[in-house]
Amino acid sequence: MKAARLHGFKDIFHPETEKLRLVESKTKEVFERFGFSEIIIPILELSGVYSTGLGDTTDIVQKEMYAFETKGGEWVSMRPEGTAGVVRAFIEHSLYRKSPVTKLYYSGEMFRHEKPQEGRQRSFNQVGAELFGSSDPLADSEIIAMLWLAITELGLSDHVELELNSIGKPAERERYKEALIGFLSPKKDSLCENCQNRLGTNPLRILDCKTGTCREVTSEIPFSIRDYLSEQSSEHLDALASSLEGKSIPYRLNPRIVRGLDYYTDTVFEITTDKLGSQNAVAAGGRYDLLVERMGGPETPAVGFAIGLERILLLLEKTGTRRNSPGKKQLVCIIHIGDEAREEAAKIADDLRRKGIRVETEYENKSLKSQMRKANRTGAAYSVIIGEDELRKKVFSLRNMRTGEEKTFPLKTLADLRGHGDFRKLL
RNA sequence: GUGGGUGUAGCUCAGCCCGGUUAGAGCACUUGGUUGUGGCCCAAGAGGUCGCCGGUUCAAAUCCGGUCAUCCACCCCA
Repeated sequence: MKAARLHGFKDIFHPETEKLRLVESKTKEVFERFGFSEIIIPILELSGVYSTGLGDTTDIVQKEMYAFETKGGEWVSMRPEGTAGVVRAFIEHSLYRKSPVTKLYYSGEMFRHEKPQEGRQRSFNQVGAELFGSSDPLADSEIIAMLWLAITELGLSDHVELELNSIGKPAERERYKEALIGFLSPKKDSLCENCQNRLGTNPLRILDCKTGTCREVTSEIPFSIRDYLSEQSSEHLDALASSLEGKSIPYRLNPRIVRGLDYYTDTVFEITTDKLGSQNAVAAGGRYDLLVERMGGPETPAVGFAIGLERILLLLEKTGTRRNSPGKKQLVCIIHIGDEAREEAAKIADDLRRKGIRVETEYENKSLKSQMRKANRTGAAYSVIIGEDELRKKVFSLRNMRTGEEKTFPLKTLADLRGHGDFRKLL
């Protein structure tokens, strides 16, 4: 067997791991400020959770799920997104009985069997939030404000755009779809091949097409979704928009925004960027007032979103946005010469680590020169040098790697140290 | 599922068009440059089934076919 990972999956190493965790913890910290608390849900669910949740005609369910039959004969799927699982948990644990509003966030790996390309892997990380129990536009507004704050604190607000739309309720959407079909069918020949198919399957998607001729055709459509929204949906959107204005959150109404999942109603939004090629959404979400009921719970309005962590990372990279990471603790290298000193170094290293100091030491007998090189390379702030001479006199040499200054102290000085800061006092 | 690009050292790549001695560079790694002192410099060393299989040829990293992998784009989505 050859050691090889699955196509579309990635191993992530330092320092990317740190960057990923940093973005993750930053967003979580923002969510906490809004009163959200974390939920951890399984990566594996019964396939039905996703097929009824997301809609079994969606691309994700139809061709992108990692689904298989267990030994117990159940059909299960690895989660392709987070919302359906959170809703399942919300219903299963009757969270709607515990308080009128429930605010949850989650993070973790999602799996979709798509063809990989830039900004799109088969496994990727999302951080998402869901708010259950309010249909008020202020709930939408708060969810968006939370997302926008997270984006802002990541330093990305100048590089992205918040796009907003309403896709109304299913009945309104149906009428709009029919109108679209009615308008586009006569012009079918000027649409690209894909869009000709979409006329039958998902006409809303045609609005999203990037093909030049399709754009021309769709730009002539004399009506938009807004003309088909009920008064209620329309007012909801207006109220949301004015609330965002009140919070000085910049948004752009884009009547062409469409979502790939069936569960959305009314509000939909995306955080988009022009810097990631065609994978232009770094976060997206919307309202899904019908989903809880559809999955067997009581009628419960809800709104939420998910952020694609890898795309955020790509965007941070491309825009050169530096996040000040907490940084690692300063490193101390313990350098030894001779077997006795080597044993002593191991003991000292252990002792210092118990005090919270970050320590490296060589396992084998290597030359002083090579150990110094390694200390330099790994960015050590200090080197503790213990050779035969030092051991005999029960002392050690401490070298400040930045200044090159070096002094000798009794060995017991190390035992008395209380933390890394104490090194600075010595040298 | 459809189209295009690329597979040579741990990493980034040169060599391929115009087949021909032991397949190269930079970075990284190891060891040295008088006995125990890093960064710079210098030297030496280690490291490669040239993705894989087949064909053409006296001879293939190089030409041809297939295959696999990977990247990009479409599609879809975060």
